[in-house]
Amino acid sequence: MATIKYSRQREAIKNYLMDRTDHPTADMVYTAIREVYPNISLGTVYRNLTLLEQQGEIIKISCGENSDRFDARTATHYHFICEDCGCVDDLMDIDPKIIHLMAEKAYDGEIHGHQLYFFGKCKCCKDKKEC
Amino acid sequence: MATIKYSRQREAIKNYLMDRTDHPTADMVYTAIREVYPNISLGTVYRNLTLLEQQGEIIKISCGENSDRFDARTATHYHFICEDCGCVDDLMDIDPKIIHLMAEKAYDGEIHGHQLYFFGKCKCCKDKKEC
DNA sequence: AAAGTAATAAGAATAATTACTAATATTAGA
DNA sequence: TCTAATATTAGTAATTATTCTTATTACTTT
Repeated sequence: MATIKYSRQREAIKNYLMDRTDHPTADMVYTAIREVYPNISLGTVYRNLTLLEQQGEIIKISCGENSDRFDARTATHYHFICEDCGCVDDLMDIDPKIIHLMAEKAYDGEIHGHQLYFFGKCKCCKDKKEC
Repeated sequence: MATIKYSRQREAIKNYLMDRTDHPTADMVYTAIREVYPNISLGTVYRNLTLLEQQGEIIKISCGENSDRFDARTATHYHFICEDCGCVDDLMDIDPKIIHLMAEKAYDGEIHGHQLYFFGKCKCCKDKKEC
């Protein structure tokens, strides 16, 4: 019945994500974990990211373009994707309840959740600084 | 300087999308257009979808899961994706300005646009009907 | 009709992700 | 603690969606 067993690789992936705020891709996770477990495989990274997501320990950010990104901040919040440098910032100060309620009012199915991505130019790129 | 020339294939793709409200994938467009132009290639479909998007004639919906979808309704509006049957509905009754303003208030970069996807169970699936 | 340029078909190439399999690690129970 | 059962892993192959390349075809203008 697929009881989940501990694995040091998964633990390392989770810890790595908790230490970061830059929403790494699967490949960035892979590169980082390889410093500790040099022969971890990319498949293992993907499988564990999926597993952690299913357990609600992390969330997946599918911003459309490019690869998925992962985030250990699991409370519903929004993301800003810079069209210039590709960085992904958190937007914690918008209340998800407002948007959820608007959807319930406008749609007659069951709303379980939502994802909202903003696009534009981040502060660094706007000021022509390095990010 | 690549001035855009008319092409019957592109015209057919555009017309097909204008006739539909189900947000077809590139592959669905390909299958449909092949009825009329049996030897259109998938590459042509992708190229023309990209072209039409750049010209603002259609929009691309990258809902994260699965393939991109395309929509000839170009005014900013939101989408609902059914977790059961995978259908994509339009939500026209939420004012995008509200969300744009919330983001401008909460973020110090330049906001150019946003995409918002709702997930859940569509009315048909909720009522256990065929979609 | 010819020249010049854009559009096409067909298939190869790429990038991200998932699936498969034999070997290894973890855990539950004797 | 030892052992058996089973999940996990590394490594590789396969998929999927999409883009790129090249030779050919179609339009447009003269």
